Amino acid sequence: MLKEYIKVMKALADGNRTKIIKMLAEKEMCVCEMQAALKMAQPSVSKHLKILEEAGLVESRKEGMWVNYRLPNNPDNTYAAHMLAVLKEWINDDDVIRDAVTLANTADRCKITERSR
Amino acid sequence: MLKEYIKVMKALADGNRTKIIKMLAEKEMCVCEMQAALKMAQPSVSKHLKILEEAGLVESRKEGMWVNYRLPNNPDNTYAAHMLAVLKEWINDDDVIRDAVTLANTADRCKITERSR
DNA sequence: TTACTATATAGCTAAATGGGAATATAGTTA
DNA sequence: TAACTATATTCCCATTTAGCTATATAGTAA
Repeated sequence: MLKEYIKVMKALADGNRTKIIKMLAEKEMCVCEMQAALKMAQPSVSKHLKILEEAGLVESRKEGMWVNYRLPNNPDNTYAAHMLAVLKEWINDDDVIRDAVTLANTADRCKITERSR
Repeated sequence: MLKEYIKVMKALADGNRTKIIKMLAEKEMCVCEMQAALKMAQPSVSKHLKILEEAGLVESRKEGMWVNYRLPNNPDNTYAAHMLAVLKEWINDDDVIRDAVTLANTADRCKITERSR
C-alpha cells in the first residue's frame, strides 16, 4: 500500500528513469538501444531498469541475446498504471525528453552492434 | 518542465511527507501539530514542509506565532495539482496513513502547548 | 526592556542513491 | 568445444537525503 506507492514515486523521481519511460512509450527497446540513447554505461541502465521493473513500471522478455523492455499494458500496480497513463501527456515539450524520444526512435540494435565491432 | 516534475515526484517519494499531505487533506495544521502527530523533531518537520512547499504541494500563512500549512486549492504546478487530486483517493486504507490522519484530527495546538509547559 | 514561544536555518552524521569499472551469467556462433 | 555478445551483478566512490542537536529568527507577553 504505502510501500508500493513510495516505490513507484521513488522510481519516477529520476530524470534518466523518466527518459526510459518516455522512450518505451514510443517502442519496445533492448538495453543496448537505451544505453546508446541515454549515453550511459550499460550497468547503470540495467540498474535503472531493475528499479522500474520492481515498481511495476516496465516489463521485460528475452528475445535471443537481447532483453526487450516495454511498458506493461495492464500493470498490476494501481499507482504504476495511473502514473504511466498521465506520463503519456506530461513533459512532452521538454527538450531533454524530446531528444531522448528522438534518439529512441532512431535507435537500432543492429547498427549499435556494428558500431561496436 | 522535467525539473518541476522531478521536484514533485521527489517530494512525494517519502513516507513522512506523504503523511503530511494526507493530514493536511483533513485540515489546516501548524508545525507543532504535525510534529506531535508525526512524532518527529520539529526541525525535521520544517524541512519536509519546505520541500513540499517548493514543489507546490503545500502553502503556508502566518497566524500570530504559528505558521499554518494547508493544501493549495489551485496549485500553480500542474503536476502538483494532479498528484494532490489523486492522492485524495490513494492509500487511504493503509494503517500508517490512517493512524496519521487520526492523530491529525485530534491534534490541537493549545493542548500541545500546555503539555510542553 | 526581558522572558518566552513557534518556526526556520545551520551543521553534523548515517544511510540511501546514482554513477562507473570490473566481473559474472546466459545465450549465440563458429 | 571455444570465442563472442547482451545483460545482470558486484564493488567502489561521490553526492544526496533524512534525521538529529544546537542556534537563529520572529513574534508574543510580562
